[in-house]
Amino acid sequence: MTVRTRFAPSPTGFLHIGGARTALFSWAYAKKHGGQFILRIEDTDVARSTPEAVQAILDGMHWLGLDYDEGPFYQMQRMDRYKDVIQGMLAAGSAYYCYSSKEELEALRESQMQQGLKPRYDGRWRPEEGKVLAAPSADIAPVIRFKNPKDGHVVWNDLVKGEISIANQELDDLIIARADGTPTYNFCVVVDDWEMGITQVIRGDDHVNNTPRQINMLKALGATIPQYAHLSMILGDDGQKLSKRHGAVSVMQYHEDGFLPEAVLNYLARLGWSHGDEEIFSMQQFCEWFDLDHITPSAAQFNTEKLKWLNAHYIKQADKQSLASDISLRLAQLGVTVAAQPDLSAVLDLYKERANTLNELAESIVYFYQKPAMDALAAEKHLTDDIKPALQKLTTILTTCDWNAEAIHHAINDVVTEFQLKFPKVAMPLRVLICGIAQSPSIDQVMVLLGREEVLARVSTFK
RNA sequence: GUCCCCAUCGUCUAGAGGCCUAGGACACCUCCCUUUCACGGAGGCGACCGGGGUUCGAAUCCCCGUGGGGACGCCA
Repeated sequence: MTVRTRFAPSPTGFLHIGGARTALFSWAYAKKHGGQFILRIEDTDVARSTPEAVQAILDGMHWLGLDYDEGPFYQMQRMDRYKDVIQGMLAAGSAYYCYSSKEELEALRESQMQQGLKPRYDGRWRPEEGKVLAAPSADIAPVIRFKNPKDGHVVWNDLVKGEISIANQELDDLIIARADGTPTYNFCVVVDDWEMGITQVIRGDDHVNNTPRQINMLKALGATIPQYAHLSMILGDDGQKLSKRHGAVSVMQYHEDGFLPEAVLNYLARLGWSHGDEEIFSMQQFCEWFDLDHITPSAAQFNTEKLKWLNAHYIKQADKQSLASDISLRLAQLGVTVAAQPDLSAVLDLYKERANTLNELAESIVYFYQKPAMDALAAEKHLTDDIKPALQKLTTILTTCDWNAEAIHHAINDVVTEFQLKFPKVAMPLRVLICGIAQSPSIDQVMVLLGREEVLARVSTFK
């Protein structure tokens, strides 16, 4: 049987880091087994679903390169099918109308909680042999409930967590269609997973409790039951749960913050999954290695520092052309126009080993395209009067010497020797005058790229 | 409250009874490289939640406890 997995987000917000990992694992599992990966948008909550959120999810998937073989399918477009299935269940007696009002249910829940019980529907409208149901009140539009088995256990072998067993006694008759007739999540999932031929449901840990109900419905429908793999949640950097209010950022935020999709993907792959000691690997490699056996059942804390480390790695490996075009965009956002000289690619060659993010990289090379602001501390430390004669002499040599790293290095060396100084004594003031700060790559290389004219202009500001 | 799940360095993890004196990675510290800062290289610090079993032997299996998390919607 071909493997078919799906990612089924609800479009009520952007694609966040947890969703991205779920998508990645489902995607990789399908790839590994030569199967299909399906994208399904679960938009049955009309009140909260938005087209913007749909787009945000699509954008996030696209940025990460998580392509799907089928879809996106929209559940709202499958309403007729769901309603057909519900009619069939009503006819077969595995579903029934319930005329309890919301208020009535709310009161029930509260009294159960007070008694220390698990709040659940008491089955007052559930048809039973020999049971006489009350007359439905005309002013209440009924919901439809699934008639869950009362006895026995639902047991499945979770591909991540192992065997999980839940007593049917713990389960109540869940609503599968609202009063307005629209089907609810747990029901649509069942129909879709069934009809789309999903073989492995890989999803968040928060769905564990839905699984036995879904299995019961699948059984009632005579459907094949897929395998389930429940992924534990991802905690924020501070160990707290990710939520809309707290740290649950969009994957696109990582794009804006200067992370490469390769880094985010690689990081996510290692969050909860491992392949021995492997830390850095391509998605192609990941798809070959990926398996459900090596997923940790416990929650994982997100660690931005490690993501940065991976990002730095992928920046070093980045394709020259695409790195240059990305960085020039980011420079533009900083209000910096990239001139033809110094050549951006050459500048990046000098700098790409030094940055953790693309934003850092862009910021660090601004001084090649506009005069830097002078760091006061660096200036105070290095731009001392006693160094002026040496710099004066250096300026003279630089005006006429060859313009390459070697020649410039010699020029500095000559001055160092002549004035009986240490190399940094000359290089540091030079660096501060040219870069505005006391840190830069090899100063002679920086000077080569910046050009003689601009170097002399900047050095001459110190007299 | 009830049900379900989880538990190895600060963090991500390796570990399927002897290979564990518990390995790797990020972070941190030291040193080397050096023209500053990075990069890179070499070291270092640092963990099996507690208690009982089972076994010749347990990080690994079982039970209890503790701690954490999830679910309990006419949300998904």
